[in-house]
Amino acid sequence: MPEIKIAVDAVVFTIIDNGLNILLIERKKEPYKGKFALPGGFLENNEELEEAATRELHEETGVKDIFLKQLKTYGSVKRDPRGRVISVAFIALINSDRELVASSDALRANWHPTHSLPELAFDHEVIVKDALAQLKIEIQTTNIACQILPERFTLTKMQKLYENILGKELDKRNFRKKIKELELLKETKETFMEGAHRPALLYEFSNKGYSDIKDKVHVFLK
Amino acid sequence: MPEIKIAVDAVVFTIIDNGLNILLIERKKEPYKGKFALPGGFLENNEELEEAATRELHEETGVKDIFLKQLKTYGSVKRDPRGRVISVAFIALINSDRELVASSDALRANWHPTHSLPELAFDHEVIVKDALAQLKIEIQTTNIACQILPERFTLTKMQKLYENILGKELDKRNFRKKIKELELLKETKETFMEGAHRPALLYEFSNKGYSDIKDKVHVFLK
DNA sequence: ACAAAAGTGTTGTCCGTACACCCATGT
DNA sequence: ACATGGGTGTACGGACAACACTTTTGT
Repeated sequence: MPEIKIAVDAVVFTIIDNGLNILLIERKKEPYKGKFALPGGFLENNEELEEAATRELHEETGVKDIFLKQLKTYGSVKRDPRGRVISVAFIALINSDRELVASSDALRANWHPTHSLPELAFDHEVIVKDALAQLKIEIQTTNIACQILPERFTLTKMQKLYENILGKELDKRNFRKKIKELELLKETKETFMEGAHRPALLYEFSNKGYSDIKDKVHVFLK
Repeated sequence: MPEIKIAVDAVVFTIIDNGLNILLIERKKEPYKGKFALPGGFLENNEELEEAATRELHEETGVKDIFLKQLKTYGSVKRDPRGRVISVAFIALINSDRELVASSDALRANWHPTHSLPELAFDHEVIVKDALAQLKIEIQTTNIACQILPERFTLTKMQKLYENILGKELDKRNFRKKIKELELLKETKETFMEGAHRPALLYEFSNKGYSDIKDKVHVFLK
């Protein structure tokens, strides 16, 4: 009787040149050898799901110390030609100045803009589609932004992040008003300057841990 | 090397006497023999995740033909004393006039009010807590209500459902205004009367399939 | 005629949105 | 002094929330 195996996959987002990108590996082995895929792999026996995703991500891309949020589990009978594989997918948002390193299972690890992704292995296109939709929700209802922003950052930097993820421009004054109402940030006394113009105040998150703000954002019925 | 197994569990909600209830079984076998637990069991080889949840639910409680929505996957190393078990949890909302039948694995299947649940096996208390939170979101952002309401129903009946799930009273006029704006329902020409008062118009869902209405309900940034 | 639930509109308030100018700096 | 991005306030309109009376029926 064939065994059912558990895998984990990670959809890791970043912003490069004002564009949303996803981390993909090029597969070194069959199936789908030479194709692009999400970093991921099989769960080991004494490993938490999130640990496995963290480990695989590190092994395949060199990326480590990141926050992963469970997205959904994909379990179609035919999704993997090797046999029955159930995959638990995670999403993450990180800054792009980390170094990417390929390893044994992966030929190359690279960022790909979401608007022109190559064809993907397995059912990874479906996973990416779900992840993109979820990211838009996460950015608006949690403090996940603090995973990609540096320790201290300007409000303009933060706004650009939101604009990239949501895929639309936002009004500067309205954005600042709302962000301040959420009370996620605190001002520092430092400023940041780049080029010949007024220096910008730097902000930081008051809580660096992941937290939900759904209660501050109402939905439908009051 | 011990095998990792996949299970599915279902958190099935209903309303009884204006109160939210959950379907629990009493376990017939170890571990947790005699304790209450969510209906569920192991995934078979050529079975979709949702099919497995449907099958287990039917086997253990007699309930069938219901819509299941994936909630989350629980995979702690120590969550099951028998060994490594990863469980994919689903939620459902059904009407309570279905007959409950126990079977081989389950001593009894019964409804339990959410405000006074017994101690549960495994990590099922965590699953139930997550499911309750998710149900409040689902009722406001999808047409899942049509899974529990009969073919035709009165608006008062529907409002009571929302009040029970959200745990608070709603204004009758505002509720009706909003529900009508969502365009999920259509009027029938039939009325329903119970007791000595004005008969109520009956409504039905225009689409009986599960669908999202997140686009009609805005969140945070426009 | 009375009891009991169904059904219906209006108004004030608050929130979301659109919009334009001054500020601080380097060259 | 000028170019560049940083930073701020207000007014309008639409959505939300609060609220009370009339209608239809059975007894």
